[in-house]
Amino acid sequence: MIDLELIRREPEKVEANLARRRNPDYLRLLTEARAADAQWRSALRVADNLRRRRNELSHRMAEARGQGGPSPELTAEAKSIPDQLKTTEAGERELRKTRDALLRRLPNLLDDSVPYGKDDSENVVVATWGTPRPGGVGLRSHGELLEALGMGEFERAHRASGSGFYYLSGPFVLLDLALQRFALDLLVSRGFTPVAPPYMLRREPYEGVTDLADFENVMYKVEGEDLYLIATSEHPLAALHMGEILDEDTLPIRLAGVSMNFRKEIGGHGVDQKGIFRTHQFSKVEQFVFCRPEQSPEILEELRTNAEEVFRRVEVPYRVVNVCTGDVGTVAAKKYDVEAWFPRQQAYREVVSCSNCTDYQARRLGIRLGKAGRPEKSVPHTLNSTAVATSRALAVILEQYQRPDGSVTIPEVLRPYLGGMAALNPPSQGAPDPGPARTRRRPAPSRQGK
RNA sequence: GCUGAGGUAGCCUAGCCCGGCAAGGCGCCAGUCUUGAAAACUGGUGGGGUUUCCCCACGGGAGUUCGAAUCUCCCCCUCAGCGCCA
Repeated sequence: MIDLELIRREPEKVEANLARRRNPDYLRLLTEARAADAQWRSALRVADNLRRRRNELSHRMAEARGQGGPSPELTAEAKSIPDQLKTTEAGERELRKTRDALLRRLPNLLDDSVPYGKDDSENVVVATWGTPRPGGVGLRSHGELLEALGMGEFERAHRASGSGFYYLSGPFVLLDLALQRFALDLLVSRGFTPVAPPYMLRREPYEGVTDLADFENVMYKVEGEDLYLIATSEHPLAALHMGEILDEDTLPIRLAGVSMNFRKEIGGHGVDQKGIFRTHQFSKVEQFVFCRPEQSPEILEELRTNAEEVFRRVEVPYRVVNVCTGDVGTVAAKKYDVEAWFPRQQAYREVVSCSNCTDYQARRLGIRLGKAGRPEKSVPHTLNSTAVATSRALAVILEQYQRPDGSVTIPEVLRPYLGGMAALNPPSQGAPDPGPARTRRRPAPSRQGK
């Protein structure tokens, strides 16, 4: 949420900033919000005056109590007030709600360094690393490859849970865990505290961290409960300090969230037919930081460096883009995407999103800055960045590291987490097909010591 | 799920039974004093508004009343015990 005081004090500045997002709806929202605010203020004055009169009268009635009781005139006026107040207050409340609803729909103010542009085609490449592997005739998609390896089940998953779900199995599961552990170790070495957050949040904190459209398009709601499955651990990590006053001396707070994430993925490009690039659930190690306002630009670069480091060490070529004004999300003031090179697709595709949300989330969540016993009006900044979303990272690894014989080399840096395993190998061709696992009868375990 | 206890300002607490300006302590800020600090003393320390003043705020909402932290009803959350449970 944008600071209302700033909107009142420097409306032109806010308007100019919102205009950079190239969505006229925002300017209209701003105009409506300002109008609603002005109306609310005048309604508030009327209500305040009525309440003031009510207070005067009831004090006088209290005084008159010991002295023969209040006069009939006094009583009559006092009794006339509640009805007037009721309608006035209802109007005032309505205006305030309208104003606040409008304010909440306004996106964050953009940082000046965000390039001006209409959509993702105008994002600006700010860094590239590695040499993109050339495409080849035999290159297989990561989904096909997984099936051939016998380590991914898509049709069965679709039957059981619907499209957008998958079964992973065998060494690939270990590779997934290895990647998470590798990223986590990297973050811990850089001062992050690992956090395993709740996978469900109530609506109230959720409204603090995301925009309303997400409730429709992204989040799964638990039926009959005020709970939503998290779309990213960013959300519960932000809510961790909801309603608190953060001691400035303890900042920045660096957290490494580890969680499964759940997304409906309605709209957009939908889920892929086969594979794990865009799915309804995926694992992610996330960087999240609470900091003082002046620290956030520097920390954004820090988070970006960490995310790049993951892909460098795994040796996957990538580039970094500074996301342009028309493409930055609602809550971010500035965002970098890391895009990895997918050799079969011959394209860079997003694997990391790294955002500075400035005070937008923190204000909505009621988080303030302060020192012991001295809360301040100022609000901390929050930042978040993927360290590694394993589904996407594994997809790119499969494309990048596949070999003509259908096996996949395991990146050097992950091998220590896999007991030295160097490759994912397809089922050996010479060996006889073991067929479905035989049901073995085991003797019922004897129950001793009972 | 059941039963009980709770939710008051940055924190802790009183007020609730029996309606009449939210009291006190801690912390914090400022001032006096001091070479400096501590202590002591004095004042301040939630949000809003058209700011010498006024309004709001006691988990949220509705109701009763001239007047509600206080009475009534509904809801939310936390804690404890019990139940269920990997």
